[in-house]
Amino acid sequence: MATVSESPITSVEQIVAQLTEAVHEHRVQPGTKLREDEVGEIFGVSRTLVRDALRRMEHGGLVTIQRNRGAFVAKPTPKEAREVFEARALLEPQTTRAAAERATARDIAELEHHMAEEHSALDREEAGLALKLSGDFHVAIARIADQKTIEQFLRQLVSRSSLVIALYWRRRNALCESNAHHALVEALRTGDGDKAEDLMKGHLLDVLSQLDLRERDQGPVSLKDALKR
Amino acid sequence: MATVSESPITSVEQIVAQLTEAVHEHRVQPGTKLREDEVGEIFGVSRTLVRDALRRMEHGGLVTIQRNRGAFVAKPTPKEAREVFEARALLEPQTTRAAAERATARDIAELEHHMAEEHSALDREEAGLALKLSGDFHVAIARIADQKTIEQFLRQLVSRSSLVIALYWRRRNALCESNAHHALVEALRTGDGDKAEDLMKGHLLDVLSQLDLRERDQGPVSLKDALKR
DNA sequence: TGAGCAATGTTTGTATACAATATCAGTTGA
DNA sequence: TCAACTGATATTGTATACAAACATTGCTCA
Repeated sequence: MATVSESPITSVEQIVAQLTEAVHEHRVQPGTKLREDEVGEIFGVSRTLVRDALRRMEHGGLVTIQRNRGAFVAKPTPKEAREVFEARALLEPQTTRAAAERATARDIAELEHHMAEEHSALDREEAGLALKLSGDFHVAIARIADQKTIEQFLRQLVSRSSLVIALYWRRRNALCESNAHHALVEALRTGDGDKAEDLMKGHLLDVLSQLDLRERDQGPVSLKDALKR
Repeated sequence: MATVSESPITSVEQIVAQLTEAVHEHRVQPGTKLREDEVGEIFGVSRTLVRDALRRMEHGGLVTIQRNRGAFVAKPTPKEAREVFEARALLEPQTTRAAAERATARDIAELEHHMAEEHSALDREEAGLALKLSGDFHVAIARIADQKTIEQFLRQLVSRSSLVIALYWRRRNALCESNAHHALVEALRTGDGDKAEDLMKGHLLDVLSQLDLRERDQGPVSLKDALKR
């Protein structure tokens, strides 16, 4: 669970986990190049494992790989951003309903612990960490609903949402989120499926409405490239 | 688009595509071991590329990889099978509605061509091919809806559905499917979103009802293993 | 001065080599 | 007879080496 780790045995899973976490917490920005050698050196492994890790992340939509050019942290376009939230709108509300109908006291306690950590991160002004925890919250609901397949999809969507937020978020006050999560936990505690479903639907719309998804030049980083053609 | 190919340059994509196709068409059964060397020899490449391909297929749920034991064509449990169809039930109906609202004459023509191929495959008693085409039909709808993210999820779900059908299908007459697809295309042609959504919902329930998902011993292949513990 | 191009260095693509682990056959001992 | 062990073999895990593609620098020439 720790965010930082000096693991003696670094497996592919760990590389994926740590890179993913770094992206979720906005410690690395969309578009950042991930050179195989460099990453390998950081984790103390050969390029073989790094390649494997990057390929997996590509499949999850977190990384873009261009042949012979390498891997980059993905930069979702506004269209892709909309698609991500459209997919979430299809999956999450009903999953939340199912979770409300299944949640045990233990599940609720875990969600509350989660929220506490989120609050604490916000107090410490670690916005990145708070965002990551907020994402984990959504994944946790799918887990409570006991839907492994949807959970995995949601994991990808939450990942990509994090990129979307890094690129298109309007304000910096993520406070509204915490309240929404609080209300959700209440609905889950009382087993009110209808309410939970509605709250999740609204929550997703809220988040989406905080994005500025107008098409813009998110073009080449350097002026030089821009002038080339 | 061709199903068979003797490609001079075999890339990872092609390995994935051909293996996937073979699974979709039930030419290889769930549980089949996929040795890296063996696959590599078939495609004329080294294990490096094969490993990459198998890892990708694992992520798509088509292959299971056990550390130090290798890759196998996945064998979804009844629970996983249900999850796959539950996820489809969330994604496909609304996506079909969107497709109905966007479909061009060209899109419709393509779907019809698709169905014709499916019929033709059935006439030739190539059930595996027909099944694959049937799956492609569902993916095509997501493409028409212009939802890349959902399309990719659906691709995974259709893949896994193919495994589910290989394991749990009750009868051999896949005829009902064709009719359902025909009705769907009609709804898409007339742009009737409501109807298209309903038809898809019903279609998925139909398919699900044709499965025998009772838990059964799909346990260890050998008696020896069963006795070991 | 600046566009085009050649030479050089860097990075990725793929194959291969070696290490670690699992599988299986044959053997031993109760 | 059968369980447990041991060694041989097969298979996967990881690192490394070399090839191919790309990027960059500095040069030439108009």
